[in-house]
Amino acid sequence: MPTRKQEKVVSLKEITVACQECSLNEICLPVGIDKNDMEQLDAIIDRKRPLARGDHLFKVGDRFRALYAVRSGSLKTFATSEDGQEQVMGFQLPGELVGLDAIAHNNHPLTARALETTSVCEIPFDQLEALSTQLPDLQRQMLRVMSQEIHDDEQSMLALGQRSAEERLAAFLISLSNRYRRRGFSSTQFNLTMSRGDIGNYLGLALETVSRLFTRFQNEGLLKVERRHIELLDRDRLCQFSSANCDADNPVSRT
Amino acid sequence: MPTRKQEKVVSLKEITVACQECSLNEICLPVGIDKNDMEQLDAIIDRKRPLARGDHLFKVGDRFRALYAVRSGSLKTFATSEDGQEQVMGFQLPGELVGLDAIAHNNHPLTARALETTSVCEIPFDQLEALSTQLPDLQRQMLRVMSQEIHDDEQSMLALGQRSAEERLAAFLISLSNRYRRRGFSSTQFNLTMSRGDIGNYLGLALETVSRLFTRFQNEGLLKVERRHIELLDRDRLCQFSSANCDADNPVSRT
DNA sequence: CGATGACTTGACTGCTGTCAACGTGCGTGG
DNA sequence: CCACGCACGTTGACAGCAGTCAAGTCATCG
Repeated sequence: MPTRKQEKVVSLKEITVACQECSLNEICLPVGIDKNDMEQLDAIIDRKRPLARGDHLFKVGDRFRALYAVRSGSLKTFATSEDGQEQVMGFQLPGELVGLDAIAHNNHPLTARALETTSVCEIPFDQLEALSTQLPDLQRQMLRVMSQEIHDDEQSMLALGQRSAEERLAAFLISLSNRYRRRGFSSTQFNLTMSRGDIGNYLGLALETVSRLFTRFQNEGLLKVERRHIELLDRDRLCQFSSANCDADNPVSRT
Repeated sequence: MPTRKQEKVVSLKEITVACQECSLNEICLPVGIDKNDMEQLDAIIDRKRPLARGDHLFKVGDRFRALYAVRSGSLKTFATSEDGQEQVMGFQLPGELVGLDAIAHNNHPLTARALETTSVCEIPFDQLEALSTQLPDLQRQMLRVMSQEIHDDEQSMLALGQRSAEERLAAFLISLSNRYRRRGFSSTQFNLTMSRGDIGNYLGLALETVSRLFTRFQNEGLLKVERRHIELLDRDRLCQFSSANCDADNPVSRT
């Protein structure tokens, strides 16, 4: 570490990047908002100290106060059934918003937990709402983001409802690949920040099934996997396996 | 504009009910909007001639122009895979909005088809957006509705991901029951407007499985089923079967 | 009255879950 | 530095839930 920290608040100031300079501002909430307006949005955003792996951003039942945008790292969101079982509902990468499902009832139906060291931008919802009435572009973007979330959830439902285990895992990997690419990372090599259990849980599969599929995909030359490091060797064939429209998941082209 | 269309479509005028007088205005888009504002909302809404069973409200790929609120009847929304297979994503009852997933990309990712004679209110989206900037309550309600949709989709994902066939069907029936009750219909007797195939498709089950489960539920005294007519005899036990928090689906209590 | 579509029921199969044992990497502490 | 424990991951054996295929029943409609 470069040890720039001079005092305590200053160090926080340094890792703080305003929306205007944030590399994610083209895929995050500020999409479609002009520079001046972005300053106003920036002003209501609170950058918190990073979460450590395993920390909770919020828990089921917590009062809803703010939305969160992932700045770096990753999260998983999950519901907990009465017997303590988790159901993973999604994984959030940088630029993605968390907590949208809490607006309706003013409390969080899911828990969000950091999968690794993760920093987020906190966006107080009442201020966001107030600002939206003044900035039509912001209002529009909010609706877009929520619509996209609905669309993504529908894609997940589709996968869970009528795809085989192999199709689900292939689609999951392609989706991750697309999301990493969009963020400027490699689309063919990346590290999974979630466990096999989390993946299986999310995809509605037993973790053993996920493990077996990774082995099989590797034997078939589709990818190379070593613990959590993934290298996609034959992305096209993997795409076919997923029997999903692989480009549809990836609206980057619309920019 | 107080100009109710005077000539032209007299028959339509008769079936037209303004939001202010609509029995659904407490569960539909106008929730939380005061009388004056409701008039403005009402003014942009277009009431179309009813759809016949099997008619499409919109199809996959159609340009997104408007949201729709079901006024009477019911719809199903579904995606179509390249080989022509349907995947049912949901069923819409009176008071529910359709098309929210289309905002992000300006075209409809799903097809919506009437399951019976169905009338809808068409809400042109650009006008709705413009109006929302003037009516904070409307903006808030839009966000609430979309958040609720996200939440509902998450519940569906949960069911598809880790529930048995029996749990899924039980949860589906309870959900229908709750939704009918909220609309002032009986929560213990109703007609299914969708086929066994649709139900199975929606729940990620073969239609034969759905059929067998109906038979089994009936043999166990949980319900009485005759073709599409359902009578729930032991709602509590059905609730337990569904291993879902049956009240959570039913936010009617919040009113 | 036959055709059609929706639904039911039965027989069989197979995908995937469960249970269980084992391997592997990593951090901790002696 | 090594031993150990622990979490995570892999692999195998087996079973069962639900899918598929197929035949048969029922209601509706032309």
